[in-house]
Amino acid sequence: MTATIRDVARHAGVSVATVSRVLTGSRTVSPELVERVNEAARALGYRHNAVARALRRGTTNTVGMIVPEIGNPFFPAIVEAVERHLGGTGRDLFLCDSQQDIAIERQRVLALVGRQVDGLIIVPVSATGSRACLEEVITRTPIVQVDRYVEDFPADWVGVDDELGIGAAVEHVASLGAKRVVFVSATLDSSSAVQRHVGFERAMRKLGLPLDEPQLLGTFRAEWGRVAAIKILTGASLPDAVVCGNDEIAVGVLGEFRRRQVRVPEDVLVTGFDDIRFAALADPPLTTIRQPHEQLAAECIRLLDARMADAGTPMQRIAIAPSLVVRESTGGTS
Amino acid sequence: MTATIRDVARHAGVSVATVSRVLTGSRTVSPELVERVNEAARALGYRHNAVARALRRGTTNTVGMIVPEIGNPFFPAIVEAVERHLGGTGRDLFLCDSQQDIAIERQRVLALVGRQVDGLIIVPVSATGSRACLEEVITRTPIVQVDRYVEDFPADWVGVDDELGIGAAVEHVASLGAKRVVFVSATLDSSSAVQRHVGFERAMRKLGLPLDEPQLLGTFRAEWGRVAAIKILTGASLPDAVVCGNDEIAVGVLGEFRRRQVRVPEDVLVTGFDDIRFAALADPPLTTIRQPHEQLAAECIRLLDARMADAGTPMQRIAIAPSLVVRESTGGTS
DNA sequence: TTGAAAGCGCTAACAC
DNA sequence: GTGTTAGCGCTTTCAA
Repeated sequence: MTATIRDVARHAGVSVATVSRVLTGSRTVSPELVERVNEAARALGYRHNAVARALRRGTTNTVGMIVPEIGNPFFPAIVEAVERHLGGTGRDLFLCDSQQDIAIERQRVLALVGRQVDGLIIVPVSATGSRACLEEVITRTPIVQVDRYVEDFPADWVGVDDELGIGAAVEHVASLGAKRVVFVSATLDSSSAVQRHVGFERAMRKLGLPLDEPQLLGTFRAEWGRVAAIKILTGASLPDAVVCGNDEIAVGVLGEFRRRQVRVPEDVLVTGFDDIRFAALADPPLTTIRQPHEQLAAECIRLLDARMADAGTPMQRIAIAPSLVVRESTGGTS
Repeated sequence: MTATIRDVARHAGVSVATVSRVLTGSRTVSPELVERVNEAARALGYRHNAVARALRRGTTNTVGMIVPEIGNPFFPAIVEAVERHLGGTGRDLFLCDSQQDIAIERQRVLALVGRQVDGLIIVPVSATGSRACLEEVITRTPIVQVDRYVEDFPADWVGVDDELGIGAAVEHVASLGAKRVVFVSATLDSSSAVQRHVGFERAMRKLGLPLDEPQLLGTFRAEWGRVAAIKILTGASLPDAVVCGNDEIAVGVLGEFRRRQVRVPEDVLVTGFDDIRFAALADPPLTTIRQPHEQLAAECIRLLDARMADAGTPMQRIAIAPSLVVRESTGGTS
């Protein structure tokens, strides 16, 4: 069916070794044969079989990446930054969506590692549930965790300091006079959810604010933001501020508030986390915690390359301080 | 290093053939050996090598997908729908971002096909420039084009009727009294850009509206929308409506108009295309043309499966009629 | 039911 | 500089 290296060899009247040498750019072939081989390859429409090559070489010049939810714009932004930082090296990036499901995550991890990717970049779905499948493969493949991490798991990580970030949001609304602050976020499955939750409670305590509002922990999606907003509106009175675990949730909250004629920021302040592109374009523009994509991606690739070069390199955990971006959802520039 | 099938065979005291049979679930092995083999595999932490398997079988139970820009939320939405429709079958989906660059697209196509994906779903970057690399591989791998297509290229396609969609947008603003309508879209590289452009001009002619406004063709990104909005504002007077080639552009236009105190829809009407999730949450909510993700994904998988089952099946081009969604950017429910 | 053995397409020793 | 050949790890005839 498709031409193999043998066909090319036969057609060019040389050995398969010579063809291989020409194709991989080995310098030890006479110009004349290089010409003949290239000619034959072109004539036969030869394309090298990457699977055979991978089996033989044990390496593929490919990086795998797994994100928990491609529909959350934060992840595509990270992916684009990673692509940019991978760009020059000519490596391919194969991306997978684990759909927030550790069973699918496991399947994708095994698929990627089984295909011999040279390295794996992963935003693990769960702080505990993602451990098993990563343990299976970490002896085999360099792994770098981005954004989220698996608890007590010995793999590099780079992300922002979630606790610090949420703390900044809480301090911001408190500085605006908010006393009753509701936290709307995701259930404590992922490290992001855990750290942001911890950060919220610490900051509230530190500021001497009450923690008696109901816990509203669902998913990191706009749909949950809508639901949470409705729950908030059924309470006796509106809180002073709603601090959200990410921008998706905040966008949902904002949408539902608008639908019900609750004014932001006049009636209630709202903050997000991530600074997805639409945060600035929402109605009203969303005050949020900015994650520095480029920096995250740069560190991520640096960690990966370091580990690929030397598997024994000391494990690193890099927490970058995120920054508060003030917009109209908390009253505009402060 | 990592255990192979031979190690398992030795450990279990059977032949590699038996191990292979057990691992692939062949029914012709005695229960006793099945037990021994599974035991050995577990003990050794055996994971099958997907590369070797692929080389031997020539098939991988994996589908490749390439989108031109993962940062445009329309594509993640399609990807999620495709994942859903692939879900039950247990196939893996490897996603790549061609970054609107035909050189990268070519590299990714060859990477995926070289890794023996069983099928390729692609949103081609260019109506003409993407042809070369697809021609190289179409004899080897089933290909389905989604959303965009390569001109005169014999591969299945499913997408919405772009011309019809833009026509609906134009008719809508015209019905609201707009006479001077500006079209802001992307340069005519992709089939989407071409079809939407054609649709715009046809609809304007049909309605007897003037086509003397400047052509504003850039990229399908919000940043271009901002730039185009500025260009529009430097004109002698504001047009009655701005019809955008997609929602990203419209969101950029909306943002820039807001920044410069141009009121939408009072001063000018604005429409988009795609109905990305954020369209409903923009300020003001965006009137747009909805693309039915689920239906597109369902047809896409159907086409792919049909072609994988029979490479000779007649080529199909499926154009789905999109629907107009009226929101406040053109004055709300009409 | 089980095992021996022949490759899948390629690369990299190793010879010449 | 070029060719011969031994595998990479697996599946699948073919025999027994």
